Amino acid sequence: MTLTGEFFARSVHDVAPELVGSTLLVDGVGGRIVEVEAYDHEDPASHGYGGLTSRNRSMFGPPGHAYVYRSYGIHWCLNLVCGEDGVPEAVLVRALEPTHGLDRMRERRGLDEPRLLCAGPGRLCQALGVTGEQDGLPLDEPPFELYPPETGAQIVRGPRVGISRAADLPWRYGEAGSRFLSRALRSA
DNA sequence: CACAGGATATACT
DNA sequence: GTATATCCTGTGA
Repeated sequence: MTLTGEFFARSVHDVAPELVGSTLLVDGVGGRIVEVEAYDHEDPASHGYGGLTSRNRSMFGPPGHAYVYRSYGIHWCLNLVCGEDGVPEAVLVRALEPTHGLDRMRERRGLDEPRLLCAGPGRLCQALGVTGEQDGLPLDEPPFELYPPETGAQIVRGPRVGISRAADLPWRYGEAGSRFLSRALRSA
């Protein structure tokens, strides 16, 4: 049983906290999502805020699809599109607890330390092999697999990372006490 | 801790 | 057309 379009066809603020603890695999490689951030259509920090462009096109598409963008000219970042078709809302996946395909992650990342394999949006994409090729693909079909949490995760929320606009909004969600977060997160 | 690296969008001239 | 800011990470001080 995988999460489908129905799950994502709701407000990003409802979907984001529910994704923490779910399992994301790309071509069989991945793990438990331990950290996400929400971006909605009224959010000045969101790529979709300024309207449709060739880069953010997927964000305006139907929910339940991937939006992959290049950050700082170097890294890829993976977002899961939410809300209704045509309204740019997405969850940025920031960190995973690696559970599947550790060897392939180590190969791609050139690192052994599990804690650093997927702690951060760019690292996570490198470890899972996510690039612009996956931009716009549906999340309920290969290479993606997405499973709901087996046990309820304890969620903490706090301010988002690496932005200057709307930096005070507590739209970052993480699993309490996880050592796989990109940065420590205390409840706010 | 500072900073390079360099795609993309936006705000200027 | 040119400048500046950005949803980041690795490296070297």
